[in-house]
Amino acid sequence: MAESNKNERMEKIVSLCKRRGFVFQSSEIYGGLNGLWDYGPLGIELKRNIKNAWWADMVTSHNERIQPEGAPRSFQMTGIESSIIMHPRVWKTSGHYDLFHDLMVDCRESKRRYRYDHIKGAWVEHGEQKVFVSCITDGDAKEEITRRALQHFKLKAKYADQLTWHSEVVDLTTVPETDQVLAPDAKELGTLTEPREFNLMFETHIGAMQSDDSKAFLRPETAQGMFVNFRNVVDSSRVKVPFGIAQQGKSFRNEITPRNFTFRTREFEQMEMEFFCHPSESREWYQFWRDRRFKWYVDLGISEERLILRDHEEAELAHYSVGTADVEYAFPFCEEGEYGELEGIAHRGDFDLRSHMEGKLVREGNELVVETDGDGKPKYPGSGKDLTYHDEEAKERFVPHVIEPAAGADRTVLAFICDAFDEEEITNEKGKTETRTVMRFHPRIAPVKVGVFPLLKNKPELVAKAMEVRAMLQPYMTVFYDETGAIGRRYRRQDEVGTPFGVTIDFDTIGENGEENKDTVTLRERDSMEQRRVKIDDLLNLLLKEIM
RNA sequence: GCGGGUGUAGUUCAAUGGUAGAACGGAAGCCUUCCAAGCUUCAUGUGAGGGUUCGAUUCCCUUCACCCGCUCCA
Repeated sequence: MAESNKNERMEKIVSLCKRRGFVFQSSEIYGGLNGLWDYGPLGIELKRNIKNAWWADMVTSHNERIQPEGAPRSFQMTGIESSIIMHPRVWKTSGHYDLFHDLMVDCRESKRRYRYDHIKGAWVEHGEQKVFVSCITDGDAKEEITRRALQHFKLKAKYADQLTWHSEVVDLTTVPETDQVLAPDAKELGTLTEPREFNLMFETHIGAMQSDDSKAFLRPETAQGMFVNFRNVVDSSRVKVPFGIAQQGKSFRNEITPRNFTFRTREFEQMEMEFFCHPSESREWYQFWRDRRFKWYVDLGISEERLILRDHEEAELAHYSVGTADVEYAFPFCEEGEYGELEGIAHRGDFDLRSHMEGKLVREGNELVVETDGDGKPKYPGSGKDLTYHDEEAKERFVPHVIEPAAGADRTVLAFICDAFDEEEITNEKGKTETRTVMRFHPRIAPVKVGVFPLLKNKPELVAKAMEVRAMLQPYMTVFYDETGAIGRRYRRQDEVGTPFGVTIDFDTIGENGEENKDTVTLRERDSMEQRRVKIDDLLNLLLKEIM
């Protein structure tokens, strides 16, 4: 039951998005394209409002002289926009090239797919047969292999000592032929395919002639644009550490399984910020951004009971990270108690700047060291440029540490859409219950701020006055003018797209019922459906206060 | 990428081997003094390609997309 309700709600949301012009399938008239979506007229307004709210919060409305609550000190904020195609070495040095090129093997029997380097196993012999028994457990591999080997040789558990082990637990990558391999979920031997390459980065070529030398990648994240421009920003904009560089823009990942509407897509927009600070203050800054980013969603009206701030377990942390927290939302397509990630706030240490100086880094014990090839040279050398920061007051030179809040813009849009969607049971005058669909967007992100309606369209005085009001408001906000259908119908239309306010011009407005209410209008509020009379002269200020 | 399911109007759904319907929505008009009112008129569809057939939206094949489960998810 919960299952069908869960899907039903998501289906209604998807249907509304299509019907009212929030989200369309990409290239729909040609049958659509997997994992790609377009924003419609209302969708783009919503998305732009959300992006603008983020940009304002991060960059334009930041005051570098004021120390925000919870911040170790005051700080500066800047923005950039870097290119989508960057030097291919950026991705080798950053680790994405290796990370996003996975070798995968399929099991013909279990129909499962595994990362080639995730499968472990051991050569085990019994009778005349020697088999590579594999598994993908996180726990005790030896125990799991013993269990599966016993099963394979049809032995009872007490005869474990009859197994002859010919190797320690090793990676499947050490096994040249797979015909004597017992796949992790198979009963037969030799069911694994040859390893095949999966490339999560979109490839393209620079220049009209294609060759291996011309190969380039569409960025899988915007973050590297900030790291490689760190020096430029420091040199050009008089910023001092601590400061942040923000960027919004498209990224591309060739996901194996795009799923869940616009939640996981192959082309997506990110809102990322790299905050550079002194290593000694980095933990405090991490806490600050972690809490501040969570609050941003709440301030924009997302329901707090569906939003969580989840700290990663140590084992879950990326190899360079000292701490990471996710802002996650309980989407309708999530199982009970599960959430979808909107944003990750990561303490990245000096990993990124050091990588771009020295070369691709790997963890060795507790140290990050430059990964080397067979000859002891860096596998992927860095730029060799000095990306340290010199603090003139403290007379100190250091590699800044980085705090990175990285949000998915499209996921955030989807979360706000899902959160705003509401079906309200109301009883009309005839005592009949009907359903009112309302998108309860926060006024600041609502695609349309106000609807302007003449009560009747066949009364020229009403229409003329309504056009006046519209013209007055339009320079300051998105206004939707509508004169067709009964007034109630027009209200409901706007409810469904989340317009927070409706303004109706009636006979009082044009002075037909005396001077007292002349030049006043009805202001109708979306959520409560309450109406009050306000002076046209007060309207703009009143609305601006609500939508800013 | 595997398995299962689904593709009919903008949306939600009917129907059919022989001219594809409804409701809601949309447009136009009349009417209408504040919460999807009424009346009249109109527009719009079988995901794509191929096959079988006199004739295919229906049967078959391929493909594409969406949903569910696996897998994947820096």
